[in-house]
Amino acid sequence: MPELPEVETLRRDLARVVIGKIISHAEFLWVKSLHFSLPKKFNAQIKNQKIISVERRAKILNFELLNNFKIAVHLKMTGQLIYKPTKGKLVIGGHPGDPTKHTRVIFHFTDGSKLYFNDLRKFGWIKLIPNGDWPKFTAHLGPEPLEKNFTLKYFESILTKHPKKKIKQFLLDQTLISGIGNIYADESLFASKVLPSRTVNKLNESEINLLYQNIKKILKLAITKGGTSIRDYRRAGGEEGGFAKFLKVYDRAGDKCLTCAKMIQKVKQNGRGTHFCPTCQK
DNA sequence: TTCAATGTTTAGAC
DNA sequence: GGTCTAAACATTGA
Repeated sequence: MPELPEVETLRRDLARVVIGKIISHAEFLWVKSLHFSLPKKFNAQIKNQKIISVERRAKILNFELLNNFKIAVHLKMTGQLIYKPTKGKLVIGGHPGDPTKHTRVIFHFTDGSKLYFNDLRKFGWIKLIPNGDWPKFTAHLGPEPLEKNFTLKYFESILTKHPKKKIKQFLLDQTLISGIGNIYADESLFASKVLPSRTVNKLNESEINLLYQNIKKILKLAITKGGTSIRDYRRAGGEEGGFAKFLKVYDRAGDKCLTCAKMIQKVKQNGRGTHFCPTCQK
C-alpha cells in the first residue's frame, strides 16, 4: 500500500483528530506487530501520554508524545490506521466501528475514541523511539522529494553515483530518495516518457529534468487527491483515496494508453510488477 | 486445486 | 560494494 502520498494523507487526517488526546493504553491482538519490543514495556512508556503532533518521514508515520518519545508506524504493504471516534460510525467491511479480523493493535484514548492498526499481511510495525534515537533511526533515508533539499543538482549527483542501475530501481531506493514506491515510480516514468528498464547513465539531460519535475508534480497531486487505493489502503476515516482514477499506467495492464491508445504492458522487473506504455516511453 | 500476484524493506548471496 | 533474490505473511484471482 502506502507510499509518500498515502502516508502524508493519513498524517493529515490523523493530525486533525488525535492531537491533544491522551493514550490510555494499547491493546495487542498480534504482539509481533511490535517487532522485538514487549507490550508491557511499550504500555508503561505511553500510558497517559498526550499526543502533541503527527509527523511523517518517508513512509513512516510518527505520533509525537509529550514525554519525548515517538510512536513510529510503518504500514508496509497492507497496513491501515483507522480512527474510531467516541461516537459515530466507521465504514470498513463489516459492522461499523468494530475491529476487523486483521486488526493487530488498538490504541485506546482516555475519551473513549480508538485508533485501529489493521494489517492483513503482518509486515507492518509499531515501534517506540526516544527522540534522541530518531536521527540514527532514520539515518539511512534519503531526502524527502517534496522538501527543499531535494534539488535538481542533488538528483543529478545521485544519478551519477549509480550509473548502472535501472532507473525504476533507482527511484525505489529509499537511501537515495525517500517515499517513492511502486505506483509513483511507474507513474513518474510514464509522465517523463522513460522506460523503467532504462539504465541511469543512458538518460539525457532533458529526461532527467522532466523526471525530476514529474516526481514532485505527481506526488503533490496524489496528496491532494488523498492517495491511491488499489486494494487495502484507506484514509483514517476508512474511505478510499481518490487518486486511483488518475493513474495512467499503474494497474492498467491490458488497457489502452490514454495518450496513444496502444496497450499498457506489464512485466516483472527486479521482482516488482512494472507498468509502461511501449510506444510513449523510450 | 494450485500457483502467482500484491502498494515494502532488508538480510544474505554473489 | 553494488546489485539482486528471497523472505517476513495472508488473501485473492486466474
